[in-house]
Amino acid sequence: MARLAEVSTSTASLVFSGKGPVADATRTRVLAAAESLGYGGPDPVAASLRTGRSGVVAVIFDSSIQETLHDPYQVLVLDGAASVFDELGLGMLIIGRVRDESERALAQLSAAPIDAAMFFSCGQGRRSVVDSLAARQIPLVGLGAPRDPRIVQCDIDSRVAMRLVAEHVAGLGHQRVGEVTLPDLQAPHTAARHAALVDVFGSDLVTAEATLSGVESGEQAARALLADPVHRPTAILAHSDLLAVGVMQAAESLGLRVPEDLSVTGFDGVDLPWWPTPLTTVAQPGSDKGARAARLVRDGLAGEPGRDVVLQAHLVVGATTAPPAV
Amino acid sequence: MARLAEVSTSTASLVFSGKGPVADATRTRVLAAAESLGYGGPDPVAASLRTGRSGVVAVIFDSSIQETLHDPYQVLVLDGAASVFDELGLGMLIIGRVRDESERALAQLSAAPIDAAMFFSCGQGRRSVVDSLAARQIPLVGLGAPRDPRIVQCDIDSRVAMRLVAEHVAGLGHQRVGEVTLPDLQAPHTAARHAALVDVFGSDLVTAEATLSGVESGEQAARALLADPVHRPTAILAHSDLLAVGVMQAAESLGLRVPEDLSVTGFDGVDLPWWPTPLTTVAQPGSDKGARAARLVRDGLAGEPGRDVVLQAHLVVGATTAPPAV
DNA sequence: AACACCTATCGAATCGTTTCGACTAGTATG
DNA sequence: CATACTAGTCGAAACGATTCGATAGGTGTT
Repeated sequence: MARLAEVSTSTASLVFSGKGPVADATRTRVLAAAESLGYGGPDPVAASLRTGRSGVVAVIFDSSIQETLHDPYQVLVLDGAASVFDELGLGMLIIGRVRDESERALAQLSAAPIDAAMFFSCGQGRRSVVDSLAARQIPLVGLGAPRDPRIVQCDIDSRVAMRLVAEHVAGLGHQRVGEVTLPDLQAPHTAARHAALVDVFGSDLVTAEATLSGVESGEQAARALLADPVHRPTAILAHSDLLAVGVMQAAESLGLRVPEDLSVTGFDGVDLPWWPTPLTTVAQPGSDKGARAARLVRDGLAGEPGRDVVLQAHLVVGATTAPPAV
Repeated sequence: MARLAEVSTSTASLVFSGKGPVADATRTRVLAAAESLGYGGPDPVAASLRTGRSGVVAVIFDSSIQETLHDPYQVLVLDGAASVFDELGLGMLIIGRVRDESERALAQLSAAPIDAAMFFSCGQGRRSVVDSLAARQIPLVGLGAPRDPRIVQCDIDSRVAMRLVAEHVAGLGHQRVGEVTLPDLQAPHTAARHAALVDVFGSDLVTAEATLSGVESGEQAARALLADPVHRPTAILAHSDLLAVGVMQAAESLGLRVPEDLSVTGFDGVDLPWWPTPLTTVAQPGSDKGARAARLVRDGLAGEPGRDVVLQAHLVVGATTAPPAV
């Protein structure tokens, strides 16, 4: 108690929190004492214990930082959330690799001083993580996953969104189409996007699952789809813009022109300043999604129930789709 | 005290921490009681108060998440750090926009339950942030900035590294060269890289400062350098790979071929799977840098002094540099 | 002059752990 | 059989704040 120097701890607390009425003379005296004692303000941990709030929100990734944040879309969403958390004075505690090393991640999660948790980039994942968090009685918000009654969600309707681009491609006359999905077919958004394609193309759809979410993985998956020159699809719909770039690279290396020989579409609508061709894609409001999710956290913290939020996505027609060659 | 149900709090603590000797029967009983009471393990905040450790490290950015993590190099470094923190069971609390909204960021920093802080992507920044952190007597680690006696650093020698590529370009015969720097000429690494170029090219160097760290900013800065067809530089050295891509885009839009009409170099040595041409650049060990910095944090936490770490960078010659046209 | 009211300050309880030292039974050792 | 040791359990003292209610003066009203 650095504060015994001058006055009671209660008064010192009042000085630092700026709550109660304090005489100017006293305030000055306390501040001076703190200064001379090298006291740097109230201990946040002790304050948290008393107030029951730590000002920290867990942000949970299924995989590594590298894998997750390689994608500009994820960075955009995270930034949207960060802006709001910033305003609210909440910090973001990054918890990664929840899928892999679940023991460690689980232990870390239970030991983390948090007021709420946001499932940032997750699949259905391990039930135990959700259970452990739910046991703490804190607000839980997800960006579409994992699906759980205890988690409030903020997401687009992936099935409807994917349908937009699927119908655009179908409308151009494509019938044999390929699909490059993100890793984890079980993940709700992947499953929904896949379902939309099945809705539109039925059994003419060929699916390849990317091993990771990067450009290279998209290229690799596309090669598999394009390997057989005879049954080659005339269009490939990727589950993300990054994967779509990979698809276009695969096409190029096989001597296929986009869109003349192969139509390619993405998903997310992110800015790709280094890519020359405007991509046909489905734009979803990334920054807004993060921000809205963060506000759901705020509401949860305020004790308000909070209903799921469904955002709108829209089709962006670029220069990577065209009618199939005859 | 959910634990009054069965035994003393001390014994319950022993059960959950797994430290002291506990009879199997007792353990079972305590666990059962916890289960039935919906008790999800010890409160992390209270535990932190007692032990003096929160298991959280602040990771500080000067600017926004979006601005910082747009660059794959930063993501790589962050991932390197995250892997080590993960192993150590430490969480990362992201604190952004320290430069802009310093009031808010400062308040947030003082109220954050942290055991150490890492200046992740910072310039010299505001003194008050460092002071406030230093007052808490916690280990402070930086990735080259801000320079301060209280901060242990882990970085390459930017001046030496930039000199590698500068000498490569000079060796090819270039004399009129341009430079595209990262934002903030005051930042130590920017200043050092600039100094290296002055060392090599003297007053033949023309400098343009990018407004942000993205591709577009590189393009914009390069346009300024290439505007005058008469005194046009024959080579442009960018302070990051992303900026270099922007420079190449500017060149292309002006009808200049790389490397025939213009040599371009980058800095960082990051993987650009979407870019067709291998870039001449200086590769620095990004992941390792993050990891080593995280280990410095660990050492600091263990009470060991910790000396600055200097990593090595090396020249990577790609296909974007050639002798100047005559 | 009695009363109410507001300002400034303080005491004490509380938040939920961890940890140290003490205590009790058993069990092994001499 | 006395002594020493071990395993298992518990009580109580921190950790460092916030906050409620009490108290003591000072000021204003009637």
